[in-house]
Amino acid sequence: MEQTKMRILSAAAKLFDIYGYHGTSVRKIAEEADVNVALISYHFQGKQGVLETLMASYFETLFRLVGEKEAALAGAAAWKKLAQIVRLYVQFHCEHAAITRLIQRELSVESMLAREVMTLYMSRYKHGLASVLEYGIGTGEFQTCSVDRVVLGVTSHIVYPLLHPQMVRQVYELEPASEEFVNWLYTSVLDFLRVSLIPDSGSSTLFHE
Amino acid sequence: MEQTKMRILSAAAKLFDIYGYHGTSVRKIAEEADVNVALISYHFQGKQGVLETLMASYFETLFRLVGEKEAALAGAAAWKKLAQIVRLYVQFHCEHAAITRLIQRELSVESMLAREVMTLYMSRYKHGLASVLEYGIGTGEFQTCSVDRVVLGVTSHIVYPLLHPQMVRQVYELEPASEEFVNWLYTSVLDFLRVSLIPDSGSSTLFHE
DNA sequence: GTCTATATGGGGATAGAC
DNA sequence: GTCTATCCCCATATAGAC
Repeated sequence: MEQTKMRILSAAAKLFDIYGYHGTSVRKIAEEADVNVALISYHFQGKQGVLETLMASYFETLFRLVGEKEAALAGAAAWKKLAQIVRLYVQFHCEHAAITRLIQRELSVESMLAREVMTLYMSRYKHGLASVLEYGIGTGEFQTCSVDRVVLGVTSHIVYPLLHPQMVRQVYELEPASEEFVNWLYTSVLDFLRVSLIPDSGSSTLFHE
Repeated sequence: MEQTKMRILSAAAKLFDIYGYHGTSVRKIAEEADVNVALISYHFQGKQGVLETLMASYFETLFRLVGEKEAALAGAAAWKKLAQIVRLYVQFHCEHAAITRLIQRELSVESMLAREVMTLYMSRYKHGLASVLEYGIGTGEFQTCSVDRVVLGVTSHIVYPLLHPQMVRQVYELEPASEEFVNWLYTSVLDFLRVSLIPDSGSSTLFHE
């Protein structure tokens, strides 16, 4: 049943986040999902299939949202486009913080499962931000810079705090899932981009080669 | 023998980095270290003991270095102090990139082993940067800001790229362990700090409340 | 300190009944 | 689609000889 698959995916997402992929057993997933163990293999061809399904649907959803946003923003000024795309990225990461953590963690393991697939996703992931930056550089709205490095900088800003939710609770006195945190993160990243991209908005030579 | 313990620690650091803590078995560690399996339990009371020893010696070394640097810099201007401490942090993280990755990854797992101990280490870790910032704010050299947030920003900048060495190789065309990368990272973080801390060095309101 | 041998448990996956 | 029962492998840890 379709509901069974969803229950398994939700349970797995939760447990993978808390205990890590290798630290979670299929038996625990089945228990959390209140489903028979054998159904995991039946529906997903094993534990790794569950992980891959989670990651795939995460990225497919993000790419769909980015595509829609880009279509809606055709012809807008580069800065406006950038702000909207960044808002989307921040919101998406915060809303799906558990899977973001999972992916970032597994991605940092050199022997990661399904690395080839993941590399493909990551390049499309980066392209979502990079294309707007390139557009702005093309129109002269942004100063010339290393797009790759700016993308890395933005990603660091957004992702790192999500990797350490306890730290966010302590440092910011905010829940990583709260709207205030999303807003703060968004503003903070935009400030970073303004300094990096807009001439005379600051003296920083950050991310310029 | 002391040499045996070192061989085990080196092998474990390497394998934990590549395969993750749960993804590494004591058998593999023993094999990599060219040592009998039973010796791991004998010397470290099990696999977790190896992890804890690695983390403890990582932090103890960092704290010793920070202490020495601070003593050598007593009475210097805040910006100079800050620059030197940041240089130390960047260098240390890059030189011990494998254990940095390991710690950051395990720390992002909510059910982390030995969380209490690690929380203590992290607070001293942050204090190393925070105390210099507070000193500079006290002398008026830096503008008022949320020290915690600046520390988080700096940490994101330094740590995130190290979590994804493949990305660094691709984006920067640099080895994460190379001196060029250390220099670039150092400059980049200092730029970020200048914009955040020095009045009129930029228009950014980054990390101000 | 080091080794061999083994105890004990848990892991993922599947065959086959319903 | 779902469940039971089971297979087989690998994990960590330790007892006891050297």
